[in-house]
Amino acid sequence: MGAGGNATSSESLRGRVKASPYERLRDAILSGEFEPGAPLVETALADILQVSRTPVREALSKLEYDGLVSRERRGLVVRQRTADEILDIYQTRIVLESAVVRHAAERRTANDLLLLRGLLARWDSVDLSDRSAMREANQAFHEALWRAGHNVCLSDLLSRLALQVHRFPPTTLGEPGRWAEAGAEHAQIVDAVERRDGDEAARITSQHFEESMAIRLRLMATP
Amino acid sequence: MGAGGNATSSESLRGRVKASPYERLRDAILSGEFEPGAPLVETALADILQVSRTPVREALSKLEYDGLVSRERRGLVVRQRTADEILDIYQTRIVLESAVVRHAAERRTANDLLLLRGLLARWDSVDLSDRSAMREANQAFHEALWRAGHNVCLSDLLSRLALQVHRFPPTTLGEPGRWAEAGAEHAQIVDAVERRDGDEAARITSQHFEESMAIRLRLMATP
DNA sequence: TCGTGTTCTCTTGTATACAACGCAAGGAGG
DNA sequence: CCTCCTTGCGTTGTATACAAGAGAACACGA
Repeated sequence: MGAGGNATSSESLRGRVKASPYERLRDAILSGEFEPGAPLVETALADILQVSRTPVREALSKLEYDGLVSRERRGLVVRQRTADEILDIYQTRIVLESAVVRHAAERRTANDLLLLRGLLARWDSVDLSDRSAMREANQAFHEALWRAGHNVCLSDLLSRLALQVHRFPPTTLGEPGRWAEAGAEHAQIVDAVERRDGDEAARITSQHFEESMAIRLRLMATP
Repeated sequence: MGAGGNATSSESLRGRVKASPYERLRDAILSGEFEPGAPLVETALADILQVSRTPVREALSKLEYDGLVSRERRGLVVRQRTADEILDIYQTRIVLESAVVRHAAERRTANDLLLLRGLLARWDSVDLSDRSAMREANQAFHEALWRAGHNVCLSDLLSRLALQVHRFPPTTLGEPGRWAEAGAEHAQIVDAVERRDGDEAARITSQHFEESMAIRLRLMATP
C-alpha cells in the first residue's frame, strides 16, 4: 500500500530509523500504539517495519520472553494483564526493590550517592505537564538505585519487571500531589542509603511502592 | 546412529527425539555436555540437531535470555559465571524464595499442603547415589513451594533463576549429611507454612539457601 | 625479524521460498 | 433447518540462499 493511509500505528513505527525491530515493537506496545489483545501478524509487521519476517520473528520472540506479548492458539497478541497479574507483578517488584536498596545501603559508593543526589535535585524542576519527562526522571532515579545495589542479577530482573507495569497508565505519578510526595520518599531512601541504614531504606521503599500499587489499582478500578 | 563418530556431545543430543532444539541445547548446557566458554556455532549445532539454522537461532536467542549463553564479539559461547555473579544470583534467589514462602504461608490451600507433605515423605527414600534423582526431588519440592505462593510472576522469575545455578556441581546436596539436613529444613518450612507463620517460614528459607550458597562457594573454591 | 596491509574464510544477519497446520466458510446430506 | 464434511485461505514453522562483517593467515616491505 503505497500511500499508507489507514494504518494508525505505522506512522511512528516507520519514523524511527536506527532502532532495532525489537525496540520499535516494544516501544509501540509500551506506548499503547498497539492495543492489548491486538493480533501481531508477522508479515504485516514486516511490511510496516520494512524488514523481512526473520528479524520480526526474533523481536516477537524476545517480547514474548519479556511478557509483553503472549501466544494464543494461533499467533501472537499484545498481552493483556489481568488485575491479579498486575498485583502479582507489583508484589514481586516491592520485594526486589526493597532488596536492592538494602544492598545499596551496604555497598553504595560515593559516586552512587553523588548520582542519586543529582537526580534528586532535578526532581522538582521537571515539567509536570510532560508525562514522558516525568516517566523518564522517575525511571532514571530508580535505575540509579538499582545500580547502587551492585547486584547485576537483581537489576536485570527489575529492569524487565519494570517494563510490565509501564503499560497504561504509563505512570502513577500523575495523581495530584503524588509527584512531590514521591520526591520526598525518594529523598528519604537516599538519606537512609547514605547512612547505610538498610532496614530503614527497605522500609521506605516498600511503603513507596505499596502506595504506587494502591494508586494503580484505584486507576484500574475506575477507568 | 550412522557416521557421527567423534563428537562427544552429539550422542545424547541426537538421542532425544521429541524435544525442541531449545530444550535439547538447554539440557546439554545444564548437564555440562558443553563446557563453559565453548563456542556455539549455529551451523554446527544445526548439523548435530538435524534441523536448519533457523530453529537453532531461535533456541540460542532464548538461551541468551535465560543467561545460559552469552554473546562474545564473534558468536555465542556457553556462559561462564564468575564467583561474584554466582553470589549475586544466590542473594537474589534468597530474597525471592523467602518472599514466595511468605506468600505461601498466607495463601496456601489444603491441596498445596498435601502436595508438599507428599514430596516431603518421599525425601528419605531417595537413592543418595543417584544425583539426578536427588536433583529432581529437590526441584519438585521447591517448585511445589513456588506454586503454593500463588504468584505467577514470582514463580516464573524463580524458575529462570534456578536454571542458572544448576550448573556444576548440579546440586549442593551431595555434601555429606546435607541431604538429611535439607530434608529437616524443608519440613520446618512446610510446618511454618501450615501454621500460616510467614515470618518463620521466610526465616528458615533464608537460612536454608544461605547454607546452600555457602556450600557452593566452598565447592567453587576447592575444585 | 618484525610490522603492516591484504585477502580469504568462516560466521552471523537477512531475505525469500516452501511446507504444514489451523480456522473459517460454504456446500451437501440428513 | 441443522450438522458435518470438505475445501480454501491465511499464518506460522522450517529450510535455504545470499550478503556483510570480523578474524586469521599470509605475503610483502622495511
